[in-house]
Amino acid sequence: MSDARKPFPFREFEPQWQQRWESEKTFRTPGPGDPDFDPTKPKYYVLDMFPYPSGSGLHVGHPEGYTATDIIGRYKRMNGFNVLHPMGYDAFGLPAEEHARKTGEHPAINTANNIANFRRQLKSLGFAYDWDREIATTDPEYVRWTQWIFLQLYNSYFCEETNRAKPVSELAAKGWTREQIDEVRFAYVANTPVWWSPDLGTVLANEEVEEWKSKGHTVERRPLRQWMLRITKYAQRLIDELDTLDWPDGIKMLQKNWIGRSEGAEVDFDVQGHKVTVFTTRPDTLFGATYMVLAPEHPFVPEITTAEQKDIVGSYQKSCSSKSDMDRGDLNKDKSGVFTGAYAINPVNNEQIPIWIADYVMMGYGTGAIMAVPAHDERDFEFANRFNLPIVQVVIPSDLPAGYGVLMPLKTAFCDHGIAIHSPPHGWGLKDPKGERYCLNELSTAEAKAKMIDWLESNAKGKRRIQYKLRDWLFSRQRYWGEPFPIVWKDGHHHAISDSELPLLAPPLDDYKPSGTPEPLLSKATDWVNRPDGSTHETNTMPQWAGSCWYYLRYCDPGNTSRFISKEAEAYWSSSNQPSTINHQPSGMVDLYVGGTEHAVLHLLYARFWHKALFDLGHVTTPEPFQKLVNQGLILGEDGQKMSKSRGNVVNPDDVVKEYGADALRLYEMFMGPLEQVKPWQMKGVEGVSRFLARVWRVACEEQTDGFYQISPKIREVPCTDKELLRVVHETLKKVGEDIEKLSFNTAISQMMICTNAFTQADVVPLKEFTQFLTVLNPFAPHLAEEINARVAAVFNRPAHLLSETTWPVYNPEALIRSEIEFIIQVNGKLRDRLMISKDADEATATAAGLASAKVKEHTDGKTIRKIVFVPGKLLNIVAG
RNA sequence: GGCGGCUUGGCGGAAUUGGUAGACGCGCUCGACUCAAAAUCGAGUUCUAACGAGUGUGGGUUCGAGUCCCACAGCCGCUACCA
Repeated sequence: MSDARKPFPFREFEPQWQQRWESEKTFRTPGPGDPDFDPTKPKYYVLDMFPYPSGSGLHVGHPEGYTATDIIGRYKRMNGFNVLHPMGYDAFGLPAEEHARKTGEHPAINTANNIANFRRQLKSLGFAYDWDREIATTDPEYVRWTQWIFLQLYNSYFCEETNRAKPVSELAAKGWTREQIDEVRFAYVANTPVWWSPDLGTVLANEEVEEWKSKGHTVERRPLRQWMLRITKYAQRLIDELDTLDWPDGIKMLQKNWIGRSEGAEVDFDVQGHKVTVFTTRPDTLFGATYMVLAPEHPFVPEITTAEQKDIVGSYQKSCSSKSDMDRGDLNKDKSGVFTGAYAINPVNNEQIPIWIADYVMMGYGTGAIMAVPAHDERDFEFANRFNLPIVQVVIPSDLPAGYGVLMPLKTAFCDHGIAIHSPPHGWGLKDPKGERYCLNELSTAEAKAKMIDWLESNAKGKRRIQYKLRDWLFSRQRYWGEPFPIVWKDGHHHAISDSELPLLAPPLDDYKPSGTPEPLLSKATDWVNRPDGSTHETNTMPQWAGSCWYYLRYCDPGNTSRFISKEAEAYWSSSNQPSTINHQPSGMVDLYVGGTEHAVLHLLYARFWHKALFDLGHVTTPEPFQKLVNQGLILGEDGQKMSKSRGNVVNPDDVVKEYGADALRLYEMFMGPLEQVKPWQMKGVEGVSRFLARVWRVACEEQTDGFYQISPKIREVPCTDKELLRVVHETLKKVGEDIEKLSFNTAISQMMICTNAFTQADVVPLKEFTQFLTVLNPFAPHLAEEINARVAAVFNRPAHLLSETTWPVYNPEALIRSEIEFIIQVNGKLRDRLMISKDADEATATAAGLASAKVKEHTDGKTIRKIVFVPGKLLNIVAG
């Protein structure tokens, strides 16, 4: 730092305050069971997305959200809430294991070092966390309860009648066999094609594939035995209950799209005596289905393929399985496919349609088979044109003139809703004389869909079906650094281990290198794998998401050794007392959750799923985990690009703290712009807020000799006689409080700047008002505010209360009142004059004053006044022409 | 291709939800202090010489539009053959 800048001694007092808060446990939060817990106090739970403790330390993006929640937490505390504001570490993860591979060192060591560094950095920013509640997902005591929750899922199933999870013991009591029960457990084993990465030595979830591919790892598709979680059972509730949450619409939309509900029908086609079922969202277009397409992996393909087509079908299937590894994202690739030689019978008109296989139909969605309606589906249209398949139009736009009967050759598929025609094709405008219920002609798409589904169901040719894009959650990994499954195998069956054996921890390994086979790393530990009773441990581990699915629950009762959270703690921290912006009873436990958009889908969906299961099973009392969600915007580099090591535009929070102090970093991150907006870093902006803090310092403190300060003689214990100053102070008390509630921190800070400028210019700074100002500054810049307050208190012999423990000052509405205001005079909507008049001036007074203005006359001369609009206390608009 | 978000001075951003566009900060200019510089303090700063114009573009509603409606464009995210 250049010595030129006039500083304030933040390097001395910031660490001192941090030490004091720590040693006095200023921000410790008493909970149920603690002797000092007051159950009558309302709770407020404000949560940060806990970080993955990477080797590179905190990024400036982290303190953005953390400062926002810190301000809210401190503010709510000062308003009488019992605030839960905890921090922890999502500490399992591939990077620590990669490190272990290279060094041979146990990943726990590297993880502990990284956590220590994160903790040091977080503490250097003065956050008001209750450090007694700090947790890491890798702590054995934490792992115990992650595994315990897994067992709750393992031991329950989704009851379709009640639409909720229930214990499988209820099924056993009804006489279900073990095999039947294993079919319905939330946690189940399946042999499914998964993404396997040989060099990482693990299977990846669909959503992780791109990330690791972009880091240069290879990924291939392989069928493997994996643990899955039946999240799809909750698809509908995960959509419906979004309505009970105060989340940004964009995030709700992302989750809905990810779950991907579509309504339609299953239709059965007869193929040489076999039934092939397709899923369609457009059953109304069944008369336009001119061919069928199966996914290349569809199990019926070998059965139905004719002898002549066998070779070509086989080689196409082969090319697809290798192609899917490479560029399946390649959009512009032409449609490909081959004819199987087989035909299916369209159930509505008994016509034969050819069956093809093509890689644009995927096994993983719907039934892996489609009826192709080229006239009304773009992909089918493109395919039909490529392979000269017939195109039959059965829907026309509803805005075509009545009686329009000639079909134009289609240039593109018509995919919108419209009016059904040729269904069946007895000519335009005619109804089928034989069976009216079977004629869709002239019906709107919605009506035609409903009618067709009725027909399918009453003729046993198909049924209504709701389809989701969401797949079951691939929950096993072949890594070392994750929670082992609390499962053992005996005689080919899986069993839960008893709760008393938890936590089940992985033994240290001689080396952490992947074997190159899909065999999990833990299988190397043969002593551990084989149990004395002849059973073997499951060697897969859980994904990193597991720990982050429930950490917000553990914060409520982190030391509990007999339950994952006590009933009392759960009940208290779930109690709802916050006003909601939605028209619903709040349903979430955490009042405010702040974090980045990158978790919009996966983490937030997985955590909701676990929470709902725990809710159904009676372990928690709210149906949702997070009531209000706010996404902080990305902080870009000074060049407007995303911060990255390769671009060299990364800002390290440590450097900023060293040069400008923690308060300046906190304040700058809040002053940059709205929390949710993407915004670029500007070091000059940090200097700006640092100057502001120095100005606040100088209102109170005058430098004597180098490094020694004395309270400014301007500060006096006198009533505030300066009406204007008093008004600015009370406007600040009002606006800062309101802005914090709205999370509009940048405007709160600008108001505090205005207030500081007023103090700087005042000859006398009244102690009471200045202290009130420091109190509202405190959540933003707690070190500086406490330091000045302590110094001032000492000089005036006042008790040295921490500002953090005082109550939020209430503004006096009377201090805000101005007797005269600037009144705007417009002519035809354009500003022409400003007059000082009484705030309460009535229309007649204002009109007279306005018309008397010389500036107004210039613009109304020679015109007739047609109308005068009067807005009390604001303006007058004279309409002249 | 689909969905979502954004667009206001040289820059980051304000604007009571239809009522003074540009608060606050950065940068810049000038002045004070200083031998000088830095720091600090003070004044100014949308564009234009001016009339005027002005919130991505074009239209509309209104006494009045950054704000509401219609059309379009440009950036940024996420997602992707989902039947």
